[in-house]
Amino acid sequence: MASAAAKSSLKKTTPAPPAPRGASLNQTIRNDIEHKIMSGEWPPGFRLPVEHDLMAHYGCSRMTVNKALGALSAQGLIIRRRRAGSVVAAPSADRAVLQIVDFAAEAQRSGKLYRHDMMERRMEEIDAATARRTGLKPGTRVLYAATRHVVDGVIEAYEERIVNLAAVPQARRESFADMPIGTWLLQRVPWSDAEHIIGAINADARLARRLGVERHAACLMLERRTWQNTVFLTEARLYYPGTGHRLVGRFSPTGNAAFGLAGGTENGRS
Amino acid sequence: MASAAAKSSLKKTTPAPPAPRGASLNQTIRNDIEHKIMSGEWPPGFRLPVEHDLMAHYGCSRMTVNKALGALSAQGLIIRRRRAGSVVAAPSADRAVLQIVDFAAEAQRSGKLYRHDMMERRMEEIDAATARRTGLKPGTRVLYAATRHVVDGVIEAYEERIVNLAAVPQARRESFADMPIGTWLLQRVPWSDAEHIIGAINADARLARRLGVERHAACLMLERRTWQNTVFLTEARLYYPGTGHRLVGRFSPTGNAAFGLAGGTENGRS
DNA sequence: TAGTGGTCTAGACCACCGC
DNA sequence: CGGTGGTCTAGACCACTAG
Repeated sequence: MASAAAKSSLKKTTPAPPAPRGASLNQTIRNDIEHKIMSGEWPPGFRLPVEHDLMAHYGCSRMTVNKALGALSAQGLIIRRRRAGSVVAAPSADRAVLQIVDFAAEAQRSGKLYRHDMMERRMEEIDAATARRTGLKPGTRVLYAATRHVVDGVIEAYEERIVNLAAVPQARRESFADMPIGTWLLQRVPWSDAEHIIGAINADARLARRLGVERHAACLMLERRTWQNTVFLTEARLYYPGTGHRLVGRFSPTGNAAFGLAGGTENGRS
Repeated sequence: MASAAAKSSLKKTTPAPPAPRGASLNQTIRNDIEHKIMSGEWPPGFRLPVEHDLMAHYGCSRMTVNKALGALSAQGLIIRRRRAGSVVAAPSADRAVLQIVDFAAEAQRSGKLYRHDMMERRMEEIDAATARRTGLKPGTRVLYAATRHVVDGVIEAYEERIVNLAAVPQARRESFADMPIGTWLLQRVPWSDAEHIIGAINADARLARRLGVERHAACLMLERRTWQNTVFLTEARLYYPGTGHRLVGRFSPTGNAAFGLAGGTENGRS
């Protein structure tokens, strides 16, 4: 009998997840199941008890069970299909989730001193290569800015950015003395699509000078383009010294993540 | 009157989001609100109509509205608080989401030929530096493997990996001839925590030889450590040629993401 | 203190699809 | 066919907190 098998799988064969403590019932159900999956007790492909059995086990209504399973499904931890039931999903292909550091906010949080140097700022017409990357017509007028992000006297990154003035006309009048362009844009302009490219390049003479590294030193490059539907908004190219400072992300398969900026030359686990 | 103001904000002042077509009611509500937020019509800080008004507007029960708003809240698009109501969230700090490419799967999908060369494979005891990174005791026995990922004859990445044999004893008997270690582990071992570090380094002689690049060429380095609760499982260091191939991610603020591996030397938007 | 979201109930009808 | 999830209802009580 299916329900007997399902119920038996609900018995606590593992030490028992720590008491939920004030959590709602649907959260408790979620945690229980999450624990069973992450511990390997319910491996990928394992068929979960049906909603009716979970109702009986937790003594609640179907909506409550449904909410818990729906959340797990949204997380990608389980896959639900009519008639086929709910099964534990195969581990997703790994993703690296990386915080793009807002230097100003990060510095403020850790009590450090942030400043940004705007090294160039001008209106210009884009060239063919930029037009290809952004989808704009060659010759479109954009704001070009080159900025250096400095925290406690250390150059953390060098940024080159273009902003589509047709989409963000108010950028023309801004001096960006108080706030880096990225922060300013984030606060004002909603976006719907973004594209990231991460690469490594050897610093040429100009980049080496502006980033304060030796020529040919390996630098991390993060390129981000942002659109509002089909309208191109902005492109940022961030260059980081390859050594000493790195992008870091900590996370779990459930989607929870914590971030930080690795400083120094060691990669200690905090 | 609050409800009048709320209702007026529900009037379609923008072209109207395309007909949902077959979507459930709570999905329709979600889409409508998502559209209003992403278009900028409801800017960050904007207070949404209360659930009761949305009920009236859509002619449905409160649970239906609640489900839609709950999902938006889970996405991080809105913030809900008792008494204070629901407000549009401030744009999150930018995150780069990057697919860690499973070369075998990627190659198969695009009809290319994948192979991996295991260049080294041995049991060894970890040194002090590795012990620090992983949290293992110095001298712990691990599996060490160096692998090259080759797609259509092109070296895509070079991988150095250690696997904690105490946590994954069956790795000792595996030859990994059929399947790269990473894929093998992903299919067998559940994990609860991971840490990523991305950096750039100049290739030393050995890396240059194995990755098929010139000495001092800038290489992208992706380091991933994985734990099952507090038990260290594995560390992988992936090295990519800095030029020609880059990690790419496309995504939207709602969390939807699409990924690919950028090939060639151009960064065209597909 | 009253408005708001958080959660839950005990049903219901339906669409899907494996058997 | 019948088991399963998908969705929805019309209520209810409670917890929190802004005014």
